[in-house]
Amino acid sequence: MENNSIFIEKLRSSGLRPTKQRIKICKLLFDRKKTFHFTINDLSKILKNEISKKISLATIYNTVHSFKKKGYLKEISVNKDKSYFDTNTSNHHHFLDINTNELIDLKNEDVHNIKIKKRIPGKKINSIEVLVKIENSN
Amino acid sequence: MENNSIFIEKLRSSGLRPTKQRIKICKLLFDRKKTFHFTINDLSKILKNEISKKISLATIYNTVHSFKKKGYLKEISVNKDKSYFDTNTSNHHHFLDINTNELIDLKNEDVHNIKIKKRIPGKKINSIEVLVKIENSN
DNA sequence: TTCTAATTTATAATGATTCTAAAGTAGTGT
DNA sequence: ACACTACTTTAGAATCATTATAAATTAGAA
Repeated sequence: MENNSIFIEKLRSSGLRPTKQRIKICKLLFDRKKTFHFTINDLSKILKNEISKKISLATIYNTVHSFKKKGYLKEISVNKDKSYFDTNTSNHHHFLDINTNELIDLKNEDVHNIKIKKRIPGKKINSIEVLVKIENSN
Repeated sequence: MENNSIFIEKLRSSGLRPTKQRIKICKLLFDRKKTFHFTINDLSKILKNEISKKISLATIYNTVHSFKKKGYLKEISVNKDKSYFDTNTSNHHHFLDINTNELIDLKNEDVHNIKIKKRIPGKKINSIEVLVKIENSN
């Protein structure tokens, strides 16, 4: 119960009640060193294995969406049928391994300054996202 | 029937029978100067308006997918619930207007050379895609 | 014209996500 | 500790886009 207090505080501070389900999902998502990329399906499978009492699929959806809304998760869509969530919410880019469908973080600093020469009148740039598709070099 | 011959040839040369439906869709998609970004839903609406005899939704899906497979269309996913097809199949980037959800082409030349400083062992780069999200500058 | 394989079509099936409304729970005040 | 209320969870139903099915139609070749 020790480590949970961090997550309980995190949840409370953003107006989310620290329920058993949310704390469990917090631990699973945020108690790691490396960033974690997952689909709802991934998450639901992990929870099914790791946990004694099942968390309803609806709750998993609800929780992930509220975490996203609170800014704890970022959603990344790399292709139509795979939408990933990313525990790294900072500004950054991605590798997508087209052989394995794995998503790998690419730090902002690892992409040499991107300059966009074209401008759209009346519009300003909100963000620039780079997706580097990689494949086996065999 | 004049202009159709180009499309009939295009279809034949890639092993697709030039049916009324395919020719109509070809004309709609490829008989333009600017590149065209559309969803299946967009396309189906346009066809519904422009055409006397309805083209079945299944046919629209089939046709777009075979055009994609033949390399006449490129699929771009900018967010989970919107997958666009692009008649510009060359290597290029995009603006996404987050106010209107409109997709705008961004030529390769309009993005200053992108250098990726990180490499993944055993993998080579397949493509680099930049998505520039823009919004009203008001 | 006739034949065959490709294509179109309406409809059913699928699968992911969202909705619903009933049951359970957290936090507050007593 | 108890009661109350709003929030949360839950199972299952509803929805929506997409894909599959299988019968009818059509293109191209003989």
